[in-house]
Amino acid sequence: MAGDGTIGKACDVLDQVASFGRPARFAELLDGSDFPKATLYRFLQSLTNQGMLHYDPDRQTYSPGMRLVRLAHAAWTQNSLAPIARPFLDALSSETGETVHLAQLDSGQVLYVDKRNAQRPVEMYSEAGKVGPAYCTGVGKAMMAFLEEERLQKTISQQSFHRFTDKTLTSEQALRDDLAAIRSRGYAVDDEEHEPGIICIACPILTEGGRVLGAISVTGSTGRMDFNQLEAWVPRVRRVAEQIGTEAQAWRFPESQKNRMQAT
Amino acid sequence: MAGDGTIGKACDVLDQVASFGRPARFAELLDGSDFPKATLYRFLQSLTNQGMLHYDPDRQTYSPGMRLVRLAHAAWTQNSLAPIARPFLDALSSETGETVHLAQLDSGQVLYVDKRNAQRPVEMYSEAGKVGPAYCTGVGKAMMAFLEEERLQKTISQQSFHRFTDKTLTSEQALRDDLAAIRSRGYAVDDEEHEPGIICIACPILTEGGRVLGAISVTGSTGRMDFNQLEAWVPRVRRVAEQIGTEAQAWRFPESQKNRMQAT
DNA sequence: AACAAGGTTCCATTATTTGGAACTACTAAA
DNA sequence: TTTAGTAGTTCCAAATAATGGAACCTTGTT
Repeated sequence: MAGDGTIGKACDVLDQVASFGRPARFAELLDGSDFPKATLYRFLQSLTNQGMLHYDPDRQTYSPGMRLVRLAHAAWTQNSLAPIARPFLDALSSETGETVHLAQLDSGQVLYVDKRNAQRPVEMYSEAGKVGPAYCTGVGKAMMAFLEEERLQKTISQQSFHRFTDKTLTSEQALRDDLAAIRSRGYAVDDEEHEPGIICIACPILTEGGRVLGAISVTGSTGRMDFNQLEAWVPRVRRVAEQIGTEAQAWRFPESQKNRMQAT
Repeated sequence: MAGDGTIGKACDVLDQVASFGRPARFAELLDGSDFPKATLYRFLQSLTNQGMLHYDPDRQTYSPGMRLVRLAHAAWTQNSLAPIARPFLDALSSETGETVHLAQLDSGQVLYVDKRNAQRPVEMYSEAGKVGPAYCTGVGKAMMAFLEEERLQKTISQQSFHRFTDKTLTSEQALRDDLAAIRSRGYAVDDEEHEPGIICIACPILTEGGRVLGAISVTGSTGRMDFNQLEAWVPRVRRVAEQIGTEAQAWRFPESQKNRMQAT
């Protein structure tokens, strides 16, 4: 897919292993890969050596390695909006009583970095890191609407436009029209475009300069509420998005607190 | 450090950026790196292109990228013991009322993959992914004690033997003696070796074949309890460790549930 | 305007990756 | 026990990508 020399290829292999959804054998990876046998083999070796992959000698399978978890922890704390947004999400969740999502854009997809589930206690890791489509989710469209044209172009080209429901927008034009509406309105709606019965409103999180950092959404179900009820939350959500954006901006160089570890 | 060609070097760069603890500028990374300017520059470019790093154009800083979070999610669900261990940790936590850790070994360090904090509600992502020393923690020693000699050798060579407290084991010999005791006893203890006032007991999680998968620990503080009280939990912890090991073994090839995403 | 520091690009040299093919290890059938 | 087949691993000359010194921008400072 991408072509950053060896690094790009290695990342492709990582993705392939990860997307398998379960530990995969060499042969399984081989067909599904464009690389020749020996090449793929050496990549798997190197990545395993590095801990980016894990090799189970009993079952002879490869799976994503724990080094990724360690690195992701750093990404999470340093780079995502999650640490900043956490208190805001807590507040928004308890005020609305609805499900709240915090997402960022990653390779044209929506990456959920945090979530508050109205019903159950927080179940973080199982949600953080999950991905979803951008063209048919509130958060996805909210972010796309405020991308500069070049990045938007690229992002749109990465959409599958798969029809999840009969309300899903399935053409670039339909999407672009909606994005224009979102821009003027300041928030996005998902009207059962991804899942029947699920509606949501979402606001982008922007820097002062207008760069897209992420988005937050409040989700409801058509069974319990209609759009009017949900849209009543828009001003609140927008304000929270702005606050998060401002704080993210301000949070320039916090104390260099190198990885301490208290636990035993 | 390691030398798997380009991949190894790229991973080193990733680690370097991650260990910075905050978004880092090019120059900062440059001195702290063995790579020449142009080389480091190209690595950062490629990794950024791939989403393994994130470049903030406003501040001109690099930080770990969100692609890592996505990959880590796969690692977490497919490879770690956490999904299997979750219910057991819940049970152990509520029974003991103490802090419970689940850890795995990663590059000679203890990687905490899950945690139950007695006091507060679960706060997952902020704990998962953190690392700690192996030679002076219960979980670390429990795992090391059951490694085969070759891996143990390598792991020991990766220990810093920094003296955290006056009870810290600071020599290979002292550690090896303790590991022998752990092997015969079946569980490890941390007697304020990492932090004053913090004690813990830990059991390894092994496959039937005796391969080390991870470890679990129950932690207490000298203020509230002594070792006798803590060691009363050993049989329970050991049984849980065995159960997790057995389930992990059995969990060969679960339904290939490719990344679905329900959320909106 | 001159300078400095941080960042980026160039390109001939050097070192690494590449991948077809040969080889080994295991498993199933004859 | 032999044979055939499949999965995994190693080899090495050719092809390709990484390297890094030096020149070159760009931005902010005296």
